[in-house]
Amino acid sequence: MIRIKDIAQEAQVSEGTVDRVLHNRGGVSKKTEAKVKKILERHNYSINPVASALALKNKHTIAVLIPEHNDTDAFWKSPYLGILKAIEDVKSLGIHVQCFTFNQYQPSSYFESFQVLLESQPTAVIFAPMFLEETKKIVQQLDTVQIPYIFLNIDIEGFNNLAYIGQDSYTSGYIAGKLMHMGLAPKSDILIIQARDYIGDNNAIAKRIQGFHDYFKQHHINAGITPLKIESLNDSNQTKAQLNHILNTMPALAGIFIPSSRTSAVIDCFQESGYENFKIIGFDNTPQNMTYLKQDAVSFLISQKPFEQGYEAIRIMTDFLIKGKTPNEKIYLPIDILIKENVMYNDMNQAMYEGTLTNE
Amino acid sequence: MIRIKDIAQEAQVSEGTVDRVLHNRGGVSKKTEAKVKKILERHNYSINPVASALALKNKHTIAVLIPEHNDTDAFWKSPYLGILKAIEDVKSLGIHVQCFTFNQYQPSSYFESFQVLLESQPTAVIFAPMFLEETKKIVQQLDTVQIPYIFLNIDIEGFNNLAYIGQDSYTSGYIAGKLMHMGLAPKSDILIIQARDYIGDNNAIAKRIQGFHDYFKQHHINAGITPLKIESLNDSNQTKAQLNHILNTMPALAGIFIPSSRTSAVIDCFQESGYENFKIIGFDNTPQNMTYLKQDAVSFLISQKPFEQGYEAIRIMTDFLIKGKTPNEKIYLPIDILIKENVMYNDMNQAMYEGTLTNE
DNA sequence: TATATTTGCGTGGGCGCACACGAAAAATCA
DNA sequence: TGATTTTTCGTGTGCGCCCACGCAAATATA
Repeated sequence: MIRIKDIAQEAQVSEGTVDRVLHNRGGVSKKTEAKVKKILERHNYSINPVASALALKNKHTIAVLIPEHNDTDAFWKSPYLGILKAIEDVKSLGIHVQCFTFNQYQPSSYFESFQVLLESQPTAVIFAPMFLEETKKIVQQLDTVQIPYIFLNIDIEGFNNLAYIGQDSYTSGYIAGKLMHMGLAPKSDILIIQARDYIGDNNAIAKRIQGFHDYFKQHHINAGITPLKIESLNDSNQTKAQLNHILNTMPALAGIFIPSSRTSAVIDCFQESGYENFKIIGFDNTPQNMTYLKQDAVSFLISQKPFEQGYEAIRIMTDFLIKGKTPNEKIYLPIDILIKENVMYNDMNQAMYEGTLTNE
Repeated sequence: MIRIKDIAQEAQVSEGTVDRVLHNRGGVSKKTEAKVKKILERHNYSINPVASALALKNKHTIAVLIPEHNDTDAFWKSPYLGILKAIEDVKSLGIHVQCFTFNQYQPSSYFESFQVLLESQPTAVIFAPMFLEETKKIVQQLDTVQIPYIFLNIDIEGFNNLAYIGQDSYTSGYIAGKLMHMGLAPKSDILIIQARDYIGDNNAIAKRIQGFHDYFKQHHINAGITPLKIESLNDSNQTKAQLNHILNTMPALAGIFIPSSRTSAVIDCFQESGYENFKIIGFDNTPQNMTYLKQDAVSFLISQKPFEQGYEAIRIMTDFLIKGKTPNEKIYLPIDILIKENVMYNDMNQAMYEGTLTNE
């Protein structure tokens, strides 16, 4: 492994000079800078991140802003855990991480939490851009003070974000369409259930639905696909009535597609009317969803590796800060197809990490 | 973050003494050792791995022994790439990695490569225990010189390996059974094709077949499942004849299960007789297999995250060597269900890594 | 030419830990 | 008791990089 010292010797300058050109810190004549740079390139030099981290010691702070989670709305727990794990891995690199959360149903909460975050003067930011208008303001603030930022889980276009880390929502919906069609009797009816609760300007759900429809279109499959918007998952009585009504009017109903992580909450509303005869496809590996999967109530869950999303976000930002590696703009995580039999192996990373947590 | 210096000060001893008790290096009186240990625990001290790595610098060498790969037998390329990526990540931690390969069809090659490996005096070993008898000898050598080792991809019992990293083969076969059954007409015949080539004492294939059968048994599905052993994939003429014969005698044949990574090689032999009308399920995401998947020739591939297997093996061994973290005995990676539509996102990690390789 | 200012660059200390060396203290022996 | 061995422990150097300090050379000003 080649060191600054070696470069300096070869260029006949001091280590300090090499260091200056490495960090573009100025104070070097163009001649020597060119000379050093050439040698640097020829040896394909890269700074030893360990030594660098040791010397820097807590110069970087990454701030994270994601929705809060709770037992009934568990999706964001996984990215959070992924972030926690990554923190352990990078803290010895002198990277400090601070987490902030917001209420994903309140744009104001999103914006205000961000203001608090900004006051902590972070070196870089990772966040879930849940609301469009507020995000515009936020991004402007970040751009003016030149803080780099990564979008997590929600992909919106037209900003200077370093990267997006998450899933290709359209294709995941397309795959849901394929899985739904597989083995379904011809001329079956299909219901797409969408709760109004889950809004923000999170366009992922719309993209999934689009992909779902497109699968049937592109394969010229004649299926009666009916979208159903229910008002609120919290007002389950109203929802139950709504569902019962639908079920009565659709005798050929065979498949139900629920393109949100709150799949289990929707199914809960079916308790009385029953759901055993339907093929249900949902999204995300929350504990409740996995329970339904294991009970064969749900046939497939499509997961977006939420734990890895959180973990990778921190790692990628760390690589950017320390090694100066610019990541790909779009970092798509795998589209996991979960069934009863493979779900237990799906999130080993998260499970192992949670295991170490309880041990302490 | 608390440092050795702080501990030393509080215990009224020198840093050297604290260092000695941290590493059980002896030469410390019981009194002071107890005193230091107590303070260590009270502060929940853990060594700063960065500083440690910097100071140690290349004290550890991990040796890896895996089968060689080539264009037609590509499976082991992925673990190899995963290992290469991990090398980049850990080299700055002062961990040196050396790779050795062997011919997976020759037990002697396996054993001899290992002897060369041993001569390099590694601190730890990661290998694929392909042949049982040779492995017994190898493991004995390792045990006597107290070198820790991890089994990669192949799980055999009764040894003191630190861990096994790979897939639950039985369940992956079981899942193949479920996927095969899904949407298949009742009373269809199913063929399981197994090539003799791929042997070693790799029991993974047998376990997959067992799981496959068990799915049908446990669900009381009446299917005519016929095992077919073909002699050699390299002698394709003989194989083709063999296949043609089978196809003629099985008019109700609808599904083909190929429980090895050489799925594509088997399908190649079908060229004349055709395979479009069969539902084919194979294993592993080799380039050739993925090509068939994208062409709809294969309906499902089950993948075992080979890239991650290699990557994790190095990471886990590194954690063990540097931080003293003892891993779980069995580290099962996810059982990935690949279809035409999600395969492109499946191995982003490997793709991203290969991207960085070609850039250089 | 003498003085002031800028620019370019070398030097040294420090980040936290590992480990060799040797000194002081304690224990053993003659 | 004095000499010798053993045990116990403090000190110092280095790992590779970062960065503040300050000197020398180059340039500008009087």
